[in-house]
Amino acid sequence: MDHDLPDFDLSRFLPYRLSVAGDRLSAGLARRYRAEFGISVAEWRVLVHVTDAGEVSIRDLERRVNLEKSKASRAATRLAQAGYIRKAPNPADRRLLCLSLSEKGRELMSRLLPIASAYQARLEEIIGDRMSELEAALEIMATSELD
Amino acid sequence: MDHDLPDFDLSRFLPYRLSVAGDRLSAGLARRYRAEFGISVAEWRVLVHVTDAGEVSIRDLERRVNLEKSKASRAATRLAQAGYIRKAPNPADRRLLCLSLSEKGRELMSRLLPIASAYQARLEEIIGDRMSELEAALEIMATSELD
DNA sequence: TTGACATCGTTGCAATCGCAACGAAACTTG
DNA sequence: CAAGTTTCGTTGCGATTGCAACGATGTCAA
Repeated sequence: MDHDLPDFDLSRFLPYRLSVAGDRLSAGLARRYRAEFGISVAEWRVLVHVTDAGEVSIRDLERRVNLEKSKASRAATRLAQAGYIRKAPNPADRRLLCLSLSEKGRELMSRLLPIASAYQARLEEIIGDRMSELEAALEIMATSELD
Repeated sequence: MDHDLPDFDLSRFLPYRLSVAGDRLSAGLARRYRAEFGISVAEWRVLVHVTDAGEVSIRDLERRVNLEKSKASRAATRLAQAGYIRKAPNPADRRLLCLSLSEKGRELMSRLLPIASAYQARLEEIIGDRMSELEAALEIMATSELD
């Protein structure tokens, strides 16, 4: 061989570590939500945002909960079909959708939210006093210019 | 409505935050690797592990770099087809593959690795002294029992 | 007002995904 | 050694993905 390659440790590479940890954190909850309620991660995000924002468009979902618009659209369609949300045109701007939580959706969320909160609490407990630094780092990574 | 739902802030929910930050961190590098070298994230992981482990099986990839085996298999097939790795049966156990870096692969890595290292350095710079706590938290999340 | 342009949500499509099933090879047990 | 079991990598398949294209609607300037 003509020359050695530089050392590189994948296990310390941040994009990799975040991906592994993120997949792992999502997997537990996702499995449970899927098994018990038939809800995917995308659908969960739609539900959460509709729950606390009230009336929501596809564009809102794209911007606020990081869902690519076709993904948001399909998740919303499934949720509407399952009766968890209502889907109406926004009368003030008929390009926009107006998604809102149905009564059935409210019932669902009253079961989903405590599970998520408990999961979060468990994570915070495990992470302990590193939490504030972790949050700061996540905030930076989610917002800094990277290129 | 018969009762209020508990408050829940998705923007503070760790599985969500990790997913957003992870996607974002991967996206920059992935775009560049794809555009300049035609390499996907899965292929990049295979290359890294083959580069520093030498001879590698699909099972190794699954366990060491978190690639589901069919994904690892297809990534390895593409890399072999492109001439970046060799793919031979392991003579000591013919169920196993023996993947190794080709000369062409070595050349590729001599260009890929510095880019990744620079990216990591940039991230460490941005994150500053929160880095050690971040690493500790990631380690915990990647290994703790969650259920 | 009209025509050019921008925005929004949906959908077609090819690529990718993950899971299960499978054949081949290697162990295990009797 | 034979039969049953486990491990490994591949592949078939239905589901999901992201992107681009599109129709519908809204905005803006001439």
